Amino acid sequence: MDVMSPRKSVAEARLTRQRIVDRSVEIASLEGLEGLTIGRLAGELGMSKAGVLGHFGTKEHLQLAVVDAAAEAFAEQVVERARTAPPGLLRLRALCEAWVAYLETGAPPGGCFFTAAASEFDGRSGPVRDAVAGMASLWQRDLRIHVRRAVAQGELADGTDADQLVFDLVGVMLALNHGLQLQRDRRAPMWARHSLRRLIGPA
Amino acid sequence: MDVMSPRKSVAEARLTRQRIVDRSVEIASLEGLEGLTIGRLAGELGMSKAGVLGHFGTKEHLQLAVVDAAAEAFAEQVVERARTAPPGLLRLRALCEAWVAYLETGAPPGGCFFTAAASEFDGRSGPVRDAVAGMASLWQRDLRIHVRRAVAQGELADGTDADQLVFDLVGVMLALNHGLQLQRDRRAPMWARHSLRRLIGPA
DNA sequence: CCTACCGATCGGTAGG
DNA sequence: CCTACCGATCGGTAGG
Repeated sequence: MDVMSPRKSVAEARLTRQRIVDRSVEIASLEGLEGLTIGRLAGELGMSKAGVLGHFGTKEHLQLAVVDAAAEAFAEQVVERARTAPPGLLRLRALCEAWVAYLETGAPPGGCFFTAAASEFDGRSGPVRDAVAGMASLWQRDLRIHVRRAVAQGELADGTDADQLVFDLVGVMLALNHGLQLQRDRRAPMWARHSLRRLIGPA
Repeated sequence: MDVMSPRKSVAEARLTRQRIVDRSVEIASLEGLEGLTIGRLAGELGMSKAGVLGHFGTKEHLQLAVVDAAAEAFAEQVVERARTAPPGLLRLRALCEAWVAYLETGAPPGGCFFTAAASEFDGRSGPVRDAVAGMASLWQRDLRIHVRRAVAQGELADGTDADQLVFDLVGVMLALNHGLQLQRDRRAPMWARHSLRRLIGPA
């Protein structure tokens, strides 16, 4: 009946797949999406290489699955938590505060997966690069929408340049990730929150 | 006489070493310092792997030489160009403008080497990570000195938090690199200059 | 600086 | 899901 996994049900196979992807996000946040290797993954999970690869076909498909999983985790821990705040400035503030909290405590061990992946793949081409760039664009689009709405609702000054403000907000988060991961400076979240207050007011 | 290179003078050997390092910086800015391999390097330079490795001993020593070379290039294209500006606010502005110009046109094909290396190695340990983090610290220290001096000279407001301002300046540069390399958005330098004007006044 | 080579590991496949 | 295997490439060494 079950050609690919004679002793495992479909549900079990799905769980195994999830285990692989979860561990992959952690490894990739520390060593990069290229540093993630099938052999290492198999060793850490007590599986054979073929067993790992069987769920994805190729390494590139595994990488794409990892990007998807990281996006899902990000949506859960950032976007979802800000969901109850009303659209506009309040939602924008909630999103940014959730973002800071995520980088501070909720992100994988090597820091924000997307920050790392963006830097790793920005000089390449192909589906993985496109997926990473697409996620970044979606996220910035979300921010921009709430900036524009905040302006329309009179919560931000009339002349506010939405692209400019999103650029500044992204800079705060990149600097925060940099401060935490490379410099290991615990003051970084404080600076980030201060910058956010200056840009969009109190959280 | 010359055990290591029977047909090359010391000067020629040094030139070969420089060729290797220069090409390595380009490759590393695109593919990362781990993606840089001895075999590929040898192929592109028309040398044998042993010929390449002979100049450095190990890959890690090659990576450290690449970090040094990138720091030198950065010093030439950013720090050196701002040298004539008087210490304090004017020097700070000159440094930041040179930095933007460097990211815009002078950086290696894959963007700022240090931004990429910082992200690649922030989750690891060892001499390469330490070298990268050390360079970032030196550079931020340089910025901080001129911020403090600007405050002392009355060019920046008295209550200015130097660490906070340096954090914001770093954020602008990270966002600029991100905008240029991942999003390939040519408006990024404009946004960066606008942010700088808000932080430290006209360049 | 080269050739020739080492063991280890890479991504991936065949076959069950 | 496994074992067994493929060719290619990895960093590095011996010897000249």
